[in-house]
Amino acid sequence: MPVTLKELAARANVHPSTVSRVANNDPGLRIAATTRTRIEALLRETEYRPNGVARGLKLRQTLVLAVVIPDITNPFFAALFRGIEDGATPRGYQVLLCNTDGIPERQRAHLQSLAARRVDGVILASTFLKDPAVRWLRHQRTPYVLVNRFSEEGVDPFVGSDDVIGATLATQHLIGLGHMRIGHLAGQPTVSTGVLRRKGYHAALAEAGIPADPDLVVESGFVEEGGAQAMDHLLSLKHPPTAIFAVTDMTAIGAYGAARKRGMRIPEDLAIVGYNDIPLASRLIPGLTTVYVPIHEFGSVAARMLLEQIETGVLTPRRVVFAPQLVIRGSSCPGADEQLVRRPAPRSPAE
Amino acid sequence: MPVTLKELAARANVHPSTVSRVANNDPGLRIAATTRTRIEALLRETEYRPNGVARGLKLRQTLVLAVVIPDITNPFFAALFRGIEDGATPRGYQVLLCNTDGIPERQRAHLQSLAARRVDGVILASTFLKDPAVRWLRHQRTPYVLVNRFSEEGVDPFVGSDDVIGATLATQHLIGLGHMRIGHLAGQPTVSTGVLRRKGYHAALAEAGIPADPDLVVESGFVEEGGAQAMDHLLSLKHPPTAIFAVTDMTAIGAYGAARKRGMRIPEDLAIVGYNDIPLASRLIPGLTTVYVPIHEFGSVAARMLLEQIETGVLTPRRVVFAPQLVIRGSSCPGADEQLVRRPAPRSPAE
DNA sequence: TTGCGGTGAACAAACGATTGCCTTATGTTA
DNA sequence: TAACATAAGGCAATCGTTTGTTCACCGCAA
Repeated sequence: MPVTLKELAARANVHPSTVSRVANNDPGLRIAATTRTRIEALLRETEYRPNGVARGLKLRQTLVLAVVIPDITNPFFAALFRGIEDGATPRGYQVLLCNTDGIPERQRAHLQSLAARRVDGVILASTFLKDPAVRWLRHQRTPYVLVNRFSEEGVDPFVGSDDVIGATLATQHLIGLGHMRIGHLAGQPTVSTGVLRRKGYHAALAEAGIPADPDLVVESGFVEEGGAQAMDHLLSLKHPPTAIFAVTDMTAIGAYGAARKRGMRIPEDLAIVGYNDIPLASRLIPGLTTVYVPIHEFGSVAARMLLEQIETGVLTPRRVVFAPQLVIRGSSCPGADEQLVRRPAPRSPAE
Repeated sequence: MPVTLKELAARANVHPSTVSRVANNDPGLRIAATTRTRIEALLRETEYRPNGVARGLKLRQTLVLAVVIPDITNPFFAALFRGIEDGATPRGYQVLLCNTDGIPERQRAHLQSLAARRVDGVILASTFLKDPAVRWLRHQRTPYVLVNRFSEEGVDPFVGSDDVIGATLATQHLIGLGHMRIGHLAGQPTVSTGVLRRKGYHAALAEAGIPADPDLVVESGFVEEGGAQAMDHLLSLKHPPTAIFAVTDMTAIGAYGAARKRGMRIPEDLAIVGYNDIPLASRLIPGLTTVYVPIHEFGSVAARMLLEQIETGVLTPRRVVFAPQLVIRGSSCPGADEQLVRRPAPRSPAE
C-alpha cells in the first residue's frame, strides 16, 4: 500500500494539509525551514506520490486521454497512436486505447465507459459523416478531436489531410502514365474520406476529359479484404481497368492479392496507387505508389489540440488540414523501386 | 456536468445512499415499491453513471489495466495489444497503452505514473532478464504479468512460447534443406528470447553434427534496422552463410533488405527464417518462413491471468508456455508460396 | 400504555488530496 | 500595556460513492 498524506502527516507531526502544500510546493506557503526540510526528507524517503484517483476526484482532471479507433493492428492507426502518445506524454497525460472494429455498439460502449471514467479528452478516428457518437461527445461537453475523417461540416476540431487533393494527385499520376481505364476502390459514401477521395478521383478524370465509367468505381471499404473482393470484381469485368486508385493502402494490398491470384503483373498489367503511405507500403513488392500523409503528425497535432482545448476550456473548432504528397513507387511505374534503392540512404552517410 | 447521486437524491427526496443502493441493485435493500420505481425512473431518465473516479477512490479499484511495450507500430505488439484488450474489455476493464521505445528511463516513468494512477494491473512485454522494473512491480505489489520475455527464473506470472523449441524447429528446417552454413541474427543475451532462441539454434546444429561457427552469429537486436546491419555484416564475410535464422520477423525483414541490396535472391541465394509469424510475414515476397506463436492469444491469456490475480488477490506465479509451430513459406523453399496460393482459401467457400 | 418486530430510509464515516480560511503564538509598535 | 502585525500551521469542507449502523414510525400484542 503506497503511503498517504495522512500517514506522512502523523510521522512528521504536522497536519496533512501542510504535507500537501510542501509536496506541491505551494508558493504562498509560509513554513519554518526546519519543518520544511523534515517533511521533504520524509517525502523523498517514502517516495510519496499523490494518489491519482483522489487527486482526480478533487481536481476534476484525470490526466488521461482516450483514443478510439477501429483496430490497432492496422498500421495506420498504430502510427497514429504513436503520434498521439508522443504529443500527450510530455504533458503528463497517459492514453487509453479503445478498439471498436468499426462496430458502432462497441464504440458507444467504450465512449460511455470513458465518460464515466472522466477521461479528460477523447480522440476519435474513423467517424461517420453523421455520427451519433460525435454528437454525443459534443452534447456531453467532453473535449474531443476528430482525426483523418470528419463528421458533418466544419463544426468539430479536426486534423487530417485534404482528401480531394490527395485523390486528385493519385489519379492524375495514373492519367499521366497513359491509363484511360482507371478504376477506383472506393470508401463508403457515409464517410468523409470515402466521399472526398472519390470526388478527387472524378475531378482528375474530368479535368483530363476522360469519361467516368460508373462500372469502374466499386465500394471496397477501407481494409484489405474489401479491397481484394472489389478488385476481384473489377478484374472480372469485360473491360477491366488497367489502373486502380485504392482509397487506402490496406485496400490496395487487397488489390495486390487479387491481381496476383489472377497471375497479373504489377504494374505492367495493373497499376495500383494507394493512400496514406503506411510503413508497409514501401516494403511491398513492388513498392506501393501512394499518397503520403503525415500520420504521426496527425496524432501529435491532434493531441496538442486536445490538450489546448482541455487546458483553456474552450472548444475552438479548429481544423488542421495537411497537404498530401504523391510518393511514386513500383506499383505504378516499372523500375521506380530500383531507382529508390540506388539512391544513397540518408540515414547511413557511410554508404 | 454529469448528474451526481446527491442531485438525484434531492430530486427524488431521498438520501443519496438510497439512490446508490437502488442503482447498484443492493440485494439487502428494503425499500417501498413506489420509492424504488421513482428512483429507477430518474436513473434512466438522467442516464446516471457513477463517477468512476469517486468509485475508484472508494472501492480501491480503477478497472484500468496498463500495457507497457516498446512500440505499438511493431506489428507484434499491435497484435498482442488486441489480444489483451479482447481479454479485458468483456470484464469491464479498459487499457492504457504505454510505449517505451525500449528506453528504461521511459519505462520507469510510465510505471511510476501507472502506480500513482492506481491501475489495477500491468502487462509488461520486453523485459530484461534482470529487470529493475519487474522487481519494482513485485515490490510494489502491483499485479503484473510478463509476456513473451521473462525475467530471471520462473518467479513471475508469464505467458509466452517455448523459444528453444521454436528456434530448434527453425534451424532444423534449414538443415533439412541441406544448408551447412546457417547464420543467426541473434537477440541480446540480456533478454530471455535472445538467449533461448540462440540456444535452440545451437542445439539443432549440434544435433545435426554441424560445427557452430561463431562468426555466423551476430547480435542484431529485435528490430528491422539491426537485422539489416547484422545481415550486411554476415554477407560481407569471406564465407557468408547460405541461410539465416533471424530472432524475430522484423529482424528477418531487415535481412530481406540487406540481401536485396546486394542483388541476392531469396531463397535461392539466401534462405531466411524468422520468428513470431506477424501478419506482415505472409505478405512479404517471398513469404517469410517463420515460427508461429499465438500472439493474440498471448495477449488474451495474459489479460485473463492478470484479472484472476487481481480478483483473487493472490499472485500465483503461473507460467503459460505455448508450443511454437513452423510455418513454411517461400523465403526458405522455392515455390512454397505458390503452393499456398493454389490451396483454396478457407474463408470464401464460393471459390 | 408499554414493548416489540419489522419497514423504509436517513446518517455518517470513510477513500486521499486540495485549499480557503482560521487560530495561536510571538514579536512589534504606539 | 493595549493593539496589531506576522509567522507557522491547523481546521474543515469538498470532490462523488459506498456501506455499516442507526433511527423513526407503524401496527400489533401483552
